[in-house]
Amino acid sequence: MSPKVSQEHMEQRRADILKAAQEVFIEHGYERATMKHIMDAANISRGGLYQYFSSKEAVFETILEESLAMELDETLDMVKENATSYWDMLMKIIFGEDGEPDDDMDPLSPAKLEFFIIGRNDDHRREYGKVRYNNGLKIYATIIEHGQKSGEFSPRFDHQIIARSIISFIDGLAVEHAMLSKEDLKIKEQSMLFVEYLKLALGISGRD
Amino acid sequence: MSPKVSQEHMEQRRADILKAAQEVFIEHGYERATMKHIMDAANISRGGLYQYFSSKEAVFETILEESLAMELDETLDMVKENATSYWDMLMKIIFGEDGEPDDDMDPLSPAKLEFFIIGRNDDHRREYGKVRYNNGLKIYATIIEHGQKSGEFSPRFDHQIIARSIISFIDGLAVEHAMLSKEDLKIKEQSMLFVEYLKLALGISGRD
DNA sequence: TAACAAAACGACACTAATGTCGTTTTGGTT
DNA sequence: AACCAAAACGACATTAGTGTCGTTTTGTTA
Repeated sequence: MSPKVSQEHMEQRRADILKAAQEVFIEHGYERATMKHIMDAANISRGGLYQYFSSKEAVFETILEESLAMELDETLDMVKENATSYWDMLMKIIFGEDGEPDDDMDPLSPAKLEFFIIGRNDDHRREYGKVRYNNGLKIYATIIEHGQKSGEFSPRFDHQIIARSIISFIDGLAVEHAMLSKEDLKIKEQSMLFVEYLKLALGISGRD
Repeated sequence: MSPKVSQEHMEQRRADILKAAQEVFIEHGYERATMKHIMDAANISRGGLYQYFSSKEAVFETILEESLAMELDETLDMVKENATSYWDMLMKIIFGEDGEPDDDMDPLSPAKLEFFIIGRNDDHRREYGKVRYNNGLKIYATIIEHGQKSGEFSPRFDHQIIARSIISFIDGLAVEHAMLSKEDLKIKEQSMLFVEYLKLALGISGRD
C-alpha cells in the first residue's frame, strides 16, 4: 500500500481553500460568489475544489462553523479571566477584548446575513439559523440572568428579552454595515447609545 | 388612427402584475423569485410581462416606490392630524396607526433586506439604498429635533444618532422576522423594551 | 527507480434563468 | 363589418452557473 499524499498536506490545502473562500465571500457576498471565484482565489481546479467541498453551501457552512468555534473559545476565555463583573463580561462579549464600542465589524457579516435571509425557506438553513440564534441568545441570557440574581443587574426586565434586544441590535448594525459605505456609518456612536440603553434596562448607574 | 386599448386597461393590467409580483416576492423573497413566477401569478406571458417591465429589478423597484409613497402619505397624514405631541407622532410612525407595538411586520421586509444587502456592490442599488436610508433618517431626526427644541424631549443625545438607532432597531427586527418562525419571535416584547430605551434617550418620564 | 493510489485537472453535459423577436390576437375606430 | 395599432404570446438563442467523470500528474513506498 502507498498512502499517497500526507494527511497534513491535505489539511493544509483545505485550510488554504477556506481562507481564499473567506476572502471571496467578503468581497462578493454569499449569493454572488461562485465556485469559480473560489477556484481562482485558491489556485485550484474545478475538480480539485469539488474533492474538498461538494458545494458553495458546504464551503460557507464550514467557514461558519470554524468562526463560531473561534468566537466561542474567545468568549469562554473572557468569561474565565474576567470574574470581575457581569457588566464587564457583557461588554467584552458584545464589543470584543477591550469592551469598548468601535467602528469595526465582522467583514463577513453581510455574507452571513445573505446566507440566512435568502435561505429562510430552506428547511436545513432555517434550522441551522435557529440553532445559531438560540446559541447566541443563551450566552447573553445566561449572563444577564446571573447578573440579575447576583443583584448586579435590576430584575426589572426579562433577561431573555434583553438578550434578544442585544442580538437584534447587532443584526441591525450589520444591516447598515452591509448597505452603507464607511463614511455614512456611525457604528461607534450608535453602539455607545445602545450601551446607555442597556444600562437603563439593567439598572446600571452611570459609571466609567 | 385607432388607439387600440384604453389607457385604463393598461394601467389596470400593470397594477395587477404588481400585485401578483408582490405576492411572489413575499413568498419567495427577491433573489429566488423569477420572472416566470411573476408571469404565472399574474397570468401573463413572457412577452407580455416584458412589455411592462424590463427586468425583475424594475418590477421590484416599482413596488418599492409605490409602497414608499404610501408610507409617506400615511406619515404625513399622521403628522397633520396629530398635533398632540412629538412622542405620539414618533410612536405612530414607528408602530403604525395606533402607536402601539404589536407582532406584525411588513411581509415584504425580508425581500427588501435581500434586495439591498445583496445589491450592496451595485452602484445603482447602493445609491438607491442610501437615498432611502437618508429619507427615513430625516423623518425621525426632524421629529426628534423639533421635540428637543420644544422641550418635550431631552437634548441629552444627538437627534441623528437616536434616529439611526430607531432605523437600526427596525432593521434588526426585520432580520429576525426573516430568519425565525413566528413562534420563535418576540416582536412585541422587544418593541416594548425599545420604547423604554427611547423614553430614556428622550427623557420621557414613564406615562401611558 | 518502478509501481500505483489518490490528488488534481479541465472538458463536458446539464440546468435554470434571462431577454428578444416574429407572429397572433384583441378590441376600439371608422 | 373591415381595419389596424399595439397588446399579448411563446419559441428561441444566449448566458452563467453547477457537478461529474475520465485522464493526467504527483510523490511516497517498496
